[in-house]
Amino acid sequence: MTQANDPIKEQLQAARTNQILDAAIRVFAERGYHRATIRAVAQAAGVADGTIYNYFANKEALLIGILERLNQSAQRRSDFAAGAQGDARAFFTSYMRQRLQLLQADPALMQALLPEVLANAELRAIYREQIVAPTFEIATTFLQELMERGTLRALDPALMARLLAALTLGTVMLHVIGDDVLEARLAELPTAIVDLLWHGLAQGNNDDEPTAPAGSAGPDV
Amino acid sequence: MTQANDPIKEQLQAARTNQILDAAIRVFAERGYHRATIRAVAQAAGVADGTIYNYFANKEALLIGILERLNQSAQRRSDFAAGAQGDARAFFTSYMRQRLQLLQADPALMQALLPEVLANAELRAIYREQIVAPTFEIATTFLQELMERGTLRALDPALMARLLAALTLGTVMLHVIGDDVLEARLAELPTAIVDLLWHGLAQGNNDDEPTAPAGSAGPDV
Amino acid sequence: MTQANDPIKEQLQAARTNQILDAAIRVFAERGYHRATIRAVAQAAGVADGTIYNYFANKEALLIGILERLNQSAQRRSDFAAGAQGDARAFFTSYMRQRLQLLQADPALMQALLPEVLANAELRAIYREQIVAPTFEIATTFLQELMERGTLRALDPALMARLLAALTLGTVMLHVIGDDVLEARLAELPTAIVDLLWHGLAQGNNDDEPTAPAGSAGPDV
Amino acid sequence: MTQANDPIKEQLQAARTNQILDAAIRVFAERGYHRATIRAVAQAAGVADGTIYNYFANKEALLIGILERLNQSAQRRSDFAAGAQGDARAFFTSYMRQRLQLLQADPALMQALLPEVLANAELRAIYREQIVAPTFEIATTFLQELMERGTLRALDPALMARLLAALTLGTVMLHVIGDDVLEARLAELPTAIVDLLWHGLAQGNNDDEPTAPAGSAGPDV
DNA sequence: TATGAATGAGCCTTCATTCAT
DNA sequence: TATGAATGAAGGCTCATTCAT
Repeated sequence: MTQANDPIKEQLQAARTNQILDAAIRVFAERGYHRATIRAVAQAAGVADGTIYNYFANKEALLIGILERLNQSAQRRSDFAAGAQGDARAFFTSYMRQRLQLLQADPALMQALLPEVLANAELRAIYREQIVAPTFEIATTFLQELMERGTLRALDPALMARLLAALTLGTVMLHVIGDDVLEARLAELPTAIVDLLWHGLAQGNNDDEPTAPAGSAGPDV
Repeated sequence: MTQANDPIKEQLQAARTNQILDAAIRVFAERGYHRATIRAVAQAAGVADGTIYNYFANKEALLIGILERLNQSAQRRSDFAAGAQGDARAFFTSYMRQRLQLLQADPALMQALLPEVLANAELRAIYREQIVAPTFEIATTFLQELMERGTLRALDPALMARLLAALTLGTVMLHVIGDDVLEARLAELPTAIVDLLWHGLAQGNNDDEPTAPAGSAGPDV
Repeated sequence: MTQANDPIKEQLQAARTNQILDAAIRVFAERGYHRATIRAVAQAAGVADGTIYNYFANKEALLIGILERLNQSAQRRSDFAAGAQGDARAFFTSYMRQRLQLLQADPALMQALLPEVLANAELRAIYREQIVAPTFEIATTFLQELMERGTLRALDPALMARLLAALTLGTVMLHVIGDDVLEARLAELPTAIVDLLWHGLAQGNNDDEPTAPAGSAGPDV
Repeated sequence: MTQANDPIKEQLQAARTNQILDAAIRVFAERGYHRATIRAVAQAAGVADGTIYNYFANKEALLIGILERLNQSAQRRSDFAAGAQGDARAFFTSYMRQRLQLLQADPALMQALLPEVLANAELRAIYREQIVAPTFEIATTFLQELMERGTLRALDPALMARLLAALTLGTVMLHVIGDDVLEARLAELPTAIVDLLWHGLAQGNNDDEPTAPAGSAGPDV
């Protein structure tokens, strides 16, 4: 269509694309993908209905565009690698924090995306293969290393990667469903989650918690 | 005119209602609520389109009907109370097992329900208030007791209830998204989850797990 | 089907038919023929939906049934003949009174009937041929007689019959549309209409009205 | 975005609106409002089904649109005022002629409108308040003036206004029902009606009609 | 490129009618 | 005869998408 590389044109196009995508996220989050109309997205973006089709093939492409945007955020895979070096627990905490910050940065994004990703087999596959699976692979490797190094207990790393992801996803979901407690303590969540993950619920595991009675024999970790 | 409660008529009606609800679960799970047509549900149920409207006010009422069915399953709240007596860990395991069995008993149910519950503000409110909130209340009390009794570490019970729920919900979600590993190990999940919850990931917490090599080196953090 | 002449059975059937017709009139008048459902008529009649079809072939047959009932009321054609003898003006008044009493006796009947009779070509034809045309024929003859006898001015009797009918129908229509003044003076209407018909609007015609200046010529009939 | 009032766009929209309204009148008159489908109206208008909804909110809005068109025709209220000056009888005649010309100009309009206006409580209220009531008010004042001036007999002006309207409406209705005589003499109607209104039926009232030979001794027929 | 009117396929829902009990 | 659950045709309406301007 257009010249492949007119930098100004490309920038304009990217800006329009984002403008529309932002609007779509807002509207999809508000009303749900199916109840949202292209007209509503266009109005929210301040363009005409038809204009959207100059940037996206169809309504579903908007969803895929949103998914791609999430994907880019998720491209912090390297984080795992980075974390493998230093303090494992600190790394987990910062990882959780980063993940949950998505919720605060763009609370609508997951709200817009999740329901239809769950409902639509095609999107589900994209999400699974482009976001979930790569994350699992890296996380599994990472956990395995930590286990081999003796930092973590020797558990099934692949399964643990799933449970970690489940905890994150589930938290996001509860947030979407709407829970006052969760919303009020969003800031403490990363610490609390990692503390739970690290020491578990059972009495006697913790060695660095104020709740643990002082003077207990030796360090248990 | 006729007696309001003809037992035979009532049974027939209940049977029809369930027949239609089963079909709706199948079809909604397969295609997603919005892409599913009433006609498809009717065909799956083996009735005419119009018959559905003799039992449900409209399409959304089907969804609420499914939600109510889930609600009945969830009425096992008493489980928490029961569990408070015996071995806490065994109780957690059986609780998890029961929850996750929903997935095996009717794998389509959550698939049919979750996306639209997340997308639809009204359903979200119903789900939150009728299923999530009561569960949280009971779970919080239960955890608090265990903490006071010294069985569990003294953490924030309300927050822990959320994290437990997040773990369960997140597992369900990953299952819906579709993960081979998770699916393959569905049977081990309850044990694995409770082990993680109990002892955490960190080395040295576990005192009863064969998977943790005894005498492992030093503290890792 | 059934024996042609079991008098008890026939009476029962007639009673049921009327019971259903009464209900139909009420419901049609309230909601309009098309918005009225067979179910609503059945409930108003205190029978089951299906029962109606034992007495009427279909929904439209209810309307025809109502039309026939009106027709029976209209069978007072003989009235015209009767009136031809005595005081013409008194006869007109009593005729108008009788016609407009339909409105008071069963105010719903015309409301139920008129709209659909106007809308439906088939019913229109029935109404025209079974009610309107015969009335016109008799009325025309009657007027002609009075004109020949010198009681009335020599006008076109066929046209006058139409205008008389128009005045009656139009009054009914205004009543259906709902006019406070008309409703308040329903009782005076026959007299007022006949006075208008007799003497017209113009000053100087009237000889027996208190509003008319005394001293006007002789008696007019 | 665009100027709210682009004159060309407005003209196009008005043209489309009229095009659809014309079609609706035709189809409603032909089949009746309820039996008429949006699809049929669309085809008669030469547009797609959906297009209609770009100009009218729903099917009922078409009816209201037709009502408004009638309303505009009826805005000739000033006629009454104009008539008050000159020859009262000539005015009545021209008023009647104008009213009945609606029937000749767009014979389908009343046919399309009347049945549903009578049947639908909401439309009835609109018709009553926007068309009937204002007409009554003006007509009553007008008649009162003529009575005070001595042109007309001193009757109840409010009631006379109703009877005049009834005569007009009733004539329209008979026309809709279909009467050969009425149709054949549509042209004479205004004169005939006003003659009737002026002089009444009774012998001896008339002083200026060619049908009543002046000075004729006895009865003329 | 942007616009937004036009399109028409598709779906939920209603409801007259049937028929087994 | 009475019942009322089941039927399925039909129609109003929505909305993603197209395309002439």
